[in-house]
Amino acid sequence: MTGLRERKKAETRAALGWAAIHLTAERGYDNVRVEDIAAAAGVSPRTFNNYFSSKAEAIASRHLDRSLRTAAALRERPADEPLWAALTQAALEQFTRGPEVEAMPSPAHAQWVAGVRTMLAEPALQGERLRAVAVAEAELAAAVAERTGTDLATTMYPRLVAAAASAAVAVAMQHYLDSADPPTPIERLITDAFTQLAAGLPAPPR
Amino acid sequence: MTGLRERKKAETRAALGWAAIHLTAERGYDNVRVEDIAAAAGVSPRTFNNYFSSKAEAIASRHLDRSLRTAAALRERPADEPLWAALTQAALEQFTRGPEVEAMPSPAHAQWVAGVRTMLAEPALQGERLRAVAVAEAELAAAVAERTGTDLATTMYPRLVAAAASAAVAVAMQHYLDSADPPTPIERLITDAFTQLAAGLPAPPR
DNA sequence: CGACTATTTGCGTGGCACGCATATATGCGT
DNA sequence: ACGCATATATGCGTGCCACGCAAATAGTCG
Repeated sequence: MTGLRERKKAETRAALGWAAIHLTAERGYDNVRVEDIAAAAGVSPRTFNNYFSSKAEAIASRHLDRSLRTAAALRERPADEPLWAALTQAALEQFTRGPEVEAMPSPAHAQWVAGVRTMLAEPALQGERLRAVAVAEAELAAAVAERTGTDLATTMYPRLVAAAASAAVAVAMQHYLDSADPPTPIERLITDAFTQLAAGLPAPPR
Repeated sequence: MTGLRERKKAETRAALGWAAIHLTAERGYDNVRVEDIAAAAGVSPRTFNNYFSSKAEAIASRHLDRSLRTAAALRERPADEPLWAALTQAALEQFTRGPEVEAMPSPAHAQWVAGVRTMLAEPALQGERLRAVAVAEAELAAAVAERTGTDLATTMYPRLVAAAASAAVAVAMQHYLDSADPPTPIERLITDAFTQLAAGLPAPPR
């Protein structure tokens, strides 16, 4: 099944995605040309658009992949685990850092974080990132429907759960990025967000 | 306060936004040039980009305005109304149809709905629409923070509520558009979604 | 090995976003 | 009512981007 062709395609896609992100974090969104990304991935400029239909999409691609993995992770959770517990765990699993980042020396890492922050602030990218989340949300909704035995077509329930879960993760990430020192661990924020959601978001004590 | 300048600006912006949506629903996204939109609004092509930084942004502009109105509506609700009731009402208020649509003759209206459906399916627009929702969500979070006396900077609560509310509306709209005949009234779907959210989205009976 | 299909590449085209300089419209103090 | 200061509209030029098409190249399978 996994012939040479398929593997090469996946590799090219990954290389393009990573190059896009890396260069953008380094130089800023509009100091990176499609040409540069293609060159960094060792491929012709024209080929870039065989994989992604825009620069923004390429940059968001890893975000998409990661988000999709949440749905897959939910399907892996034991069937007798309560829904919200399973969702929380599935979400948490996606926040282990990849090897490219893990291998960075410390000063480079600081610059990297700063670059990513700037990148996330770019309006042209936000839309694409949100679109990726939306796509993944659909997958997640399907997984929730399976797990709970509800009907995706006639009931809002699975979509509501998926949307709420995505929202929880998004809010936790935003909170994590905004509140600088000392950062509350992202795991705690996510757990927290899910707990509040499952409790119906009651007004907190004042 | 509301000088001639300000009013003209608002009018031009509205005209451009409406023209963009109208033409796109009619002919499809990439059969509409920026030039056409500008012409329909009686303004030079270059001026278009003084108001919107992309074609997609122009088309999403009304969506943005509407979403922003939800936050404003929440601020108008009586202070002693429970949070979720107030949110539900604020959301419902945004779903009264505008005069341009209301005045349409029936056959035109059917085509209009079809056009809007196609428009919403356009990938290039989805991102921009989602971005608009995100912007409005920030406003909504601020309003929630005010109303509940929670701190936007240190607590996730207001953002969680805002995100969940946006998600509820989005899911309701999607459900409304997907399930064709006979459509459940959107008001009922929205109310329903909010109720489930406020109850903590418990697994439904099977 | 040899035909078959998928993928890559180069080239050309149409369109878009925006910087900059200039013209025009509005606001405001006198 | 007038004219200066400021905001907005417009025209033009530039660089980049997405993509259609056709030729070349590389994997796949009998």
